Amino acid sequence: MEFEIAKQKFVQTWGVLGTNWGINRTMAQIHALLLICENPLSADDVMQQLQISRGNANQNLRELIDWGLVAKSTKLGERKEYFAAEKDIWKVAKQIIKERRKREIEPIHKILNDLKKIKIDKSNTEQKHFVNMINNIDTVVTKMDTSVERLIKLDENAIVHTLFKLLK
Amino acid sequence: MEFEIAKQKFVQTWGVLGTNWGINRTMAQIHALLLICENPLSADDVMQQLQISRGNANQNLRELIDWGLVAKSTKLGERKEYFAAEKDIWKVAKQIIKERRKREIEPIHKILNDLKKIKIDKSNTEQKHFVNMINNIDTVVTKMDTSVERLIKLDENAIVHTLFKLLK
DNA sequence: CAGTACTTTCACATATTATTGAAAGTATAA
DNA sequence: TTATACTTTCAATAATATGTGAAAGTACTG
Repeated sequence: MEFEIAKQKFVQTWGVLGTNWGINRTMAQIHALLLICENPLSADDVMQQLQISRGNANQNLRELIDWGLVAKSTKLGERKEYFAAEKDIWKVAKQIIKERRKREIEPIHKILNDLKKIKIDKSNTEQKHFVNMINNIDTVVTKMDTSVERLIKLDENAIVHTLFKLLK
Repeated sequence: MEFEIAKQKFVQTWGVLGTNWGINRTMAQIHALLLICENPLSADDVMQQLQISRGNANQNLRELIDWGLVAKSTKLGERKEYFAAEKDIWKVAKQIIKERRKREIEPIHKILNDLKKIKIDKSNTEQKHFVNMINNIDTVVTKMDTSVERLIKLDENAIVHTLFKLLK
């Protein structure tokens, strides 16, 4: 496979992956592009390489910064801003999980807790089942959340981190 | 909070959650509805409760069956089909993870492995970086995947399972 | 076999989300 | 202060995803 084709395929694939997981295709593609570029790119570089408009590039670059996946930089003597992705994939994965947790898991917890407060009629089976279900869901969500938290803290364990570095 | 409102809110919330994670809103809503209904519902019940068309109900119910989250049943003497969701939330979570893994992680692995095969020009920094990146991503994806696999196998560990049951 | 009671399909309609591009905004330099 | 070199915004538009409903399909029943 030729290099340019491989690059294209990677960007494409990352875009589809994003789409499947509720992340805007362009945002995922820009992320992919910045991952495989060693040096920071300007907005124009991104526009040109992905054939997208200035507005689109700008919005999605800022979104990526918001997610903590991309950082701005400047070149001495130039006004233009350059963008580079965090290249440590383990950090990237942790960051994505952290953000999704913040954006989605936490609100779910809040809502489930509100729903738990409903005053039920204990003689009503349907209502008893509902409360039971909400409690079960909350328990499982909490448990999964804890497990994921443990997972993303893994590399803070020095030994595992070292092992992981060796595997790279 | 009144029961019917709580029910509505739960179905709504589940729908939004689904949307955020790339799952069709109606599919998530039907799933929510079936979770909180102790007894199986017919397609007509679902249509009526969620105010959706027959085609939509049918398609999403089948999609849920495909995901292994819902099962068909029949009532003696009736032709109609009834639908019930798996109620053990731990099983539900495992099933969702299993399906997404099958549908998305596995294809990603395959593509990353194809991309690894690219013949690079070792004097080209950009190309070396690309291959490096692909390898890193594959390593992290594999590691996360293994961790998640371990996570969903947790309840197959008798002790943890028992503890979990006690917590319910 | 025809009638009934359903389920499934799919071309088309609608809703949702993403993208564009031109105008407005901002900061530096001369 | 004006020109320049950018970045940001957002209303209009395009693309995509989802939902509808009528017609076709299936399968039981008498």
